[in-house]
Amino acid sequence: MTAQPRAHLRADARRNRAQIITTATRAFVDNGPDVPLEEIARLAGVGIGTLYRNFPDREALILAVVQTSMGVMLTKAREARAEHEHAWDALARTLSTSRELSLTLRVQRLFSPATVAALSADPTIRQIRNELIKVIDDLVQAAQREGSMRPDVDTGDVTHLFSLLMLPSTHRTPSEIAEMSYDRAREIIFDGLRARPGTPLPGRPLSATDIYPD
Amino acid sequence: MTAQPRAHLRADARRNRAQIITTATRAFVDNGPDVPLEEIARLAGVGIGTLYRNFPDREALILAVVQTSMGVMLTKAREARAEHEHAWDALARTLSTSRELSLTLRVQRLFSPATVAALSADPTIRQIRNELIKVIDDLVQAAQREGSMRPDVDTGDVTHLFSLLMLPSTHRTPSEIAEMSYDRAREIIFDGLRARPGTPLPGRPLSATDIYPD
Amino acid sequence: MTAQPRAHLRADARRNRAQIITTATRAFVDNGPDVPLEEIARLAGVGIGTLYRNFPDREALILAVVQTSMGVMLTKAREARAEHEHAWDALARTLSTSRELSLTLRVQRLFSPATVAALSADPTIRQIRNELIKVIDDLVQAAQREGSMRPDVDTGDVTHLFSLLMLPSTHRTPSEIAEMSYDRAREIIFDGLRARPGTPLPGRPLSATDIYPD
Amino acid sequence: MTAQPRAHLRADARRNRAQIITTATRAFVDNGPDVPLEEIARLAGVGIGTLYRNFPDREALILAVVQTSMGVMLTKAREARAEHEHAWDALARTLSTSRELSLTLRVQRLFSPATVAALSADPTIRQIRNELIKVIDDLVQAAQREGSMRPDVDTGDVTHLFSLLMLPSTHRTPSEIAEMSYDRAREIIFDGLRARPGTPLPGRPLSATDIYPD
DNA sequence: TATGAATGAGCATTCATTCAT
DNA sequence: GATGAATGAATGCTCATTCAT
Repeated sequence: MTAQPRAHLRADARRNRAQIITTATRAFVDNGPDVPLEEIARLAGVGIGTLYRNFPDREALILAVVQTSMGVMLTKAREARAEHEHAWDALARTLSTSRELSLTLRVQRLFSPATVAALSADPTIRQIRNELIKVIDDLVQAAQREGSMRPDVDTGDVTHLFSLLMLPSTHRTPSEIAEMSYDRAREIIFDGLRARPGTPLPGRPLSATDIYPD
Repeated sequence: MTAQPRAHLRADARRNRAQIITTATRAFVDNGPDVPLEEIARLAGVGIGTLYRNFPDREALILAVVQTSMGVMLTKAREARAEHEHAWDALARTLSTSRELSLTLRVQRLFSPATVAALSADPTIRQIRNELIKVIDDLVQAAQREGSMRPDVDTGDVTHLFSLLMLPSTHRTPSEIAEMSYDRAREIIFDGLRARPGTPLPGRPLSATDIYPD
Repeated sequence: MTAQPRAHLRADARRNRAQIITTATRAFVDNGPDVPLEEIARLAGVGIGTLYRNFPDREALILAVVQTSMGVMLTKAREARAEHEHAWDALARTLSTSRELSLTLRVQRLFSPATVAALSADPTIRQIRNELIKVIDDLVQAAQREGSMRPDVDTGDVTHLFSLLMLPSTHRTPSEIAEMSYDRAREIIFDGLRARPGTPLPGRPLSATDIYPD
Repeated sequence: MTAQPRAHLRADARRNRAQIITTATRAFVDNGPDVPLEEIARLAGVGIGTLYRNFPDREALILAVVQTSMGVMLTKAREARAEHEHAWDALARTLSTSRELSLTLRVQRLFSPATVAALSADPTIRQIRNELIKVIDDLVQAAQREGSMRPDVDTGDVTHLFSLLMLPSTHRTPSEIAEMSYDRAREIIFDGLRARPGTPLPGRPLSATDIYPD
């Protein structure tokens, strides 16, 4: 589910490409969206020219990173749906992510509105996003039919909450604490989504189209 | 509660200073953390020289912006505590913020890890943060005594969730929707924090010191 | 007739601007169209930032250089027309140029087709060029009425020949020789333009519009 | 008359080499002296590595292009001398060139002073140039003996004028017009060189050695 | 004190050249 | 020999910061 690696690439070149994406993902999360590309190249162990041969400019690299990251998320969601009998469990599983994976997911919160707008125009991104929304939409509806999710929310509410969870943790807390606080926040939020007598929510259920009007 | 405005400043100079901070706050939120200082100066209607006279470098300006923003938050929390009989309501009120205010709060999520680390070293920031934590700590304990908040969380869990809510909304959704999704997410999260039979949380209650080990 | 120096500029800034244009002109002629802008800045005795403050990119600098150069040429042609009774003499005088001036004129032959196309879109350039063509057109017609210029040519032929003369001399000949060969070539070409029994020319007289179809 | 094609080269390799030179000539004329070598390789249908195997660096390629171009010119001049009874006609014929040929000739006007200086140091270039000068020198002297060329010019004047004619046409005029203006300019210049009462020229006749002092 | 011009360090990007396949 | 991937030096350009007016 990676970003369209041009089909016939020499083996070493393909390795380089993957290596650059991995390194860039970590670098963006660690140092913010403005890491010098030269630093990414250096961390990836390639020359700056190699980075540019694979990604003609900074935006192309960001695009590949985000495509990969969203692809991973989509895969994760589909696996979760396939492996769990109850939709509720599948949703929870989609976000119960390893540290490794969370790195990939958090990348999506890093970029400026302008960059995000540019990314949203990319056909691959749009397609992955739409498929992801479809999966989550399925799960949300199923969970509500199962009676496990409160009926006064819709997919837009759920994706919004999911996207909040993907926040990079700002404070340099030790990683054990960071992971624990992520896990606990996720469970608290899921408790908030659970079907049971609760506060009526303001406004109206937000659909996926409310949040991503395209 | 602004950032240490040097005591005796000519009225117009003080106005300049405040104007720059306000403009910078909006510029950071709108255009990301890398807005050129010259653009901020231009938007504030002053020369770049004037900006630099007030804030010796970029970090100083960011510092002032964040100090102001956190100061507003602290004031808000104290007001909420003073005006509400029940701690639970005070907590909810602290986050039920006007659009205007949310601008101020979201600024805190904008900067790179390195910048945030630098900010965390500033004594004024630390003091405001500690006082804010103290207020929230009070409210959390009171709410738990009142029986409205689940007993298996601690202040660190709560501040973490609060900080998630301060996310700038990434998707260029119409502001009415953005506001609604913020309000709904906040309520869902509060429902998750409510005291009632729910899922046991993983790990252990996180205290403020777990999250901000200082 | 320089390139629109923004009206109110501090005296030193205006000096800088002029100095950069002069230096750039010489640098383009001496080192070709790709001189590093940093070298121009260095030769002009300013920082690279100053150059960029005055000319936002390389194209803007080239534009100013060419505008200035064409403005000088236009001024020269008008002076020649005003000071000479016979149109023929005015035409000759327009091209009998000091070394200093020839530097300015030769700049026009330096740039790539793409750059020239971009320059041709500039309103100031177009206006200067049109006025220059008008002056030469006047002189050509007057010279033909006077009987000094052969009747089977038109303004386009003349401007084409003029533009040939503006060629930078390729071979590093001593400047005395270079100047002499320029003067002699000019006179030979003018002899070819003189009205007297000569070879019939192929094709048809070329008007200014043939050469600059806009 | 190509540039020293190493004697024993496999047929396909020789074809490659010729193909690259042809392509490079057109690319230089069309896109200016800075066309990336990779683009030339692409246009020639070979890999960049093959280009480099044939021409160890950019200068070597330019050298080969110019050698070829000057060789063509020399051949042309010799043919003209052989085929015309009158020297005057031979000179005229040397420059009455097909569009195809003019491409080859114009290449000589493209490169920066520094590059030209480097080219001038190449023994093959020098030899071709000297032979070319010798042919033109012969023709000029013969034409003057024949009484068709004015006696107050020398070979240096003539080569200078010839070199002016080799200008790439800057303005994107339709090729029919460009060709016509070239032909007409050539005839006007030849009229200026014709022996008949005319203006006395400034300075003194310029010999080939004046212009190419070597 | 306010202004905005000057400076130059830093990063993005391109492309000549080398070298593994 | 041919190919095209990798390298890194060179250059364009931006912007934080300083300083003359």
